[in-house]
Amino acid sequence: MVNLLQTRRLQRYRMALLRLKKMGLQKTFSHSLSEETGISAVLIRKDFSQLGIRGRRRGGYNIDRLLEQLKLIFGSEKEQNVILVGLGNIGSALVKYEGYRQGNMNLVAAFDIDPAKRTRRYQVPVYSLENLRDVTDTFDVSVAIMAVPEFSAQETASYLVENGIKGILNFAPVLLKVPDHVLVNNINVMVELERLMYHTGIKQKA
Amino acid sequence: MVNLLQTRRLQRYRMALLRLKKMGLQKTFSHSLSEETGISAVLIRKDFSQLGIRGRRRGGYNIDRLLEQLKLIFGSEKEQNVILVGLGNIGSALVKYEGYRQGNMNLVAAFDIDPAKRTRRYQVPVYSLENLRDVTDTFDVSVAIMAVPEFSAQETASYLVENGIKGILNFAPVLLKVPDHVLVNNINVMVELERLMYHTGIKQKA
DNA sequence: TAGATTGTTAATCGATTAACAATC
DNA sequence: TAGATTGTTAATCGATTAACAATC
Repeated sequence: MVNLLQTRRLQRYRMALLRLKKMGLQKTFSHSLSEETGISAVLIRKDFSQLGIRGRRRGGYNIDRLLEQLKLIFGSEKEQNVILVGLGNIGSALVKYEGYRQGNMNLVAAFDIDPAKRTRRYQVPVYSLENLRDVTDTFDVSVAIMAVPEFSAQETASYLVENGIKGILNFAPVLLKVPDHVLVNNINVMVELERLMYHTGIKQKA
Repeated sequence: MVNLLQTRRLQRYRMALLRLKKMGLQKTFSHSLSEETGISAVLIRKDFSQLGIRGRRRGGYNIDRLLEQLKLIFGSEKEQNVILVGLGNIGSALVKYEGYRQGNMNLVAAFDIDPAKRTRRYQVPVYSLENLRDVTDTFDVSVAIMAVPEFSAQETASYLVENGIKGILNFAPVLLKVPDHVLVNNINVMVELERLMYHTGIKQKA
């Protein structure tokens, strides 16, 4: 019912709504949200309509109601557990990151092949990958953040999938091969920078 | 001529091609690349055709030639300079990151408002934001990585734009308001995780 | 030659927008 | 009431795919 493009938009709406709420507003209009998000007002109304969120013909949309509906859709009543694999530069930063709770998520464990990493004190326990199944079973984990080096990315991903992981947030600069039922979201700083450079360059020429 | 969707695909092709090359291959076929990238073979042929990259009717595409063409398109003959703003968890990880050179980029400086950060030794010089203009002028920087806290993100972004930045890779969980000529790419771990959870959940139900 | 593969044109599909009716 | 705004249906637009011709 809600596809990938739409999901992204809904997340954008929510960000904007949270901001408006923080500013003390209680209601908003499709054109205001359009201003905030860069998404057209018609599309916003259509999205809301399709999700069964109704506004008032003259009075716009109630921000709290919108946020509640979005919360329902993203189903975050129950805290979701996540694991992190790989404690290099990025992995370490992500362990220290404090925002999981706020997103109703919980980073329950980290994994690294280097035993030295496992003796150091982090915010969460650090295990060997041998213990993966225990952790995923105990905490009902289906999503993993993967911040391992390029050369071991595919192998690690396959191992994660074998052990029940269905979603991977992949920081390694590798196109992972995974079965159809597994979803991979790639985060690649170089690729993002390159695209920024390309498109800002285009505009200079135009 | 090359839009945002297509740019992403081209970057994907390149990743796949680099991998095939590393495996010792010299040529490839649209259906092989399709397998690697998840993009349909027809679309791959159409993309290549549109970019003026020709294959051989029977013999497929030459990997090196493809990579050269892609290199031309992304215009990385000349090293591109980048700056980083904000040396928190993520910022510090990005300073330590070693991949810029490989992508023909150069991280020339970092910025932080905290003077303590500026005395510590990093891989690049760390300045106060007051020195931004000097740096962007000296190194001809038009793209910045922004890893500052949420509360100062908009202010920082505006300041960057005032000082000539045209592309921002934004790690703060904020929808930035920037002029039309500026491009923002957002990286938000929470949002990515949430989407993974949503879509993997969908599939469980289906 | 037959078969495999590219490259292109037409068809389809899906997403977005335009137009406008409903109504507060 | 008039005006603003939502919500929906039809139109448009763009991206992807299907079909097939070209050719190695």
